[in-house]
Amino acid sequence: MTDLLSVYTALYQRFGEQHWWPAETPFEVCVGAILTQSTSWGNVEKAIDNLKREELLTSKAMDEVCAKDLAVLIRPAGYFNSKARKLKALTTHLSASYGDDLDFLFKKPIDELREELLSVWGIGPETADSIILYAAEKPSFVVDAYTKRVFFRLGLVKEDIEYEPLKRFCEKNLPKDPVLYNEFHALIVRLGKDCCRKSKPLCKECPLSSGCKASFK
DNA sequence: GCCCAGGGGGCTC
DNA sequence: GAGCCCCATGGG
Repeated sequence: MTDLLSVYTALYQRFGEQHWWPAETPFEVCVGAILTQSTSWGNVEKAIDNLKREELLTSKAMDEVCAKDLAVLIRPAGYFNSKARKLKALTTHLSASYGDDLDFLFKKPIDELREELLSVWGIGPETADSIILYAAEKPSFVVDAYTKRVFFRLGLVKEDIEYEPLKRFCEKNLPKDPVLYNEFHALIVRLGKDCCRKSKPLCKECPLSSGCKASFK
C-alpha cells in the first residue's frame, strides 16, 4: 500500500486549502472543465467572464446560441471553435435528456454518470472526472499530466502510465472521500504550477523533494 | 523567439 | 493499440 496520504499531507501543510472549483454553479464547473482543456486557467476566466456578461452560463441559454457566436465569446480560452462545439454537444445532451437540469444527471451512480459523460463528444476522461468530482461532488479521482509527472518523479508509477491505471492507483491508495479527492488534485496542480513543471527539476523548497527521484532532464 | 498551459478527437498503420 | 496531427490564445 503506497502511502499517498503522506504525500497529500505534505502538500496540504505546504500550500493549504486550494478552494476548488472556482465557480458559482455546477454548470459553470462543467463549462470551465471543457474550457480549461490544455489551457491555463487565467485564459479560461476571461472566457467565463464573457459568458457571464452575456448571461449564457445556464444550460438552456447556452443551448440557444449558435456555436459560432459562442466561439467569439470564448476566444481567449483558445481552441475556441472546437470548444464551442464541445459546449454545444454538452448542452444539447442536457436539453434533450434532462430538460437542462444537471441535478437529474447527477443523481446517477458514479459509473453510470461517467459512462454517460464520456459518451458526449468533447468530454474525455479528465473532463468527465472533473465534472463528477467538482460539479456533482462525487468521489471520482481526477488525474492529469501533473499527477503523472509528480508520481513518476516520486517513483510511484511508470512514466508512461495511462489515464485509467493512474486513476485506479490513486483511488486504491486513498479513502473514497470527495473532499480529499477535491483537495488532493488541486494541490497537485498547485505543485505543478509552482515548481514541478515540464523540463524543470523540483525546486529546493518542494515539499516532496526528499522522496523525489526526478531525473532533472 | 520559445515553451507551456487544470485534453480530446481523428486519422493512419 | 500506439503514434501522430490538429485545434489556438496568452503569459512567462
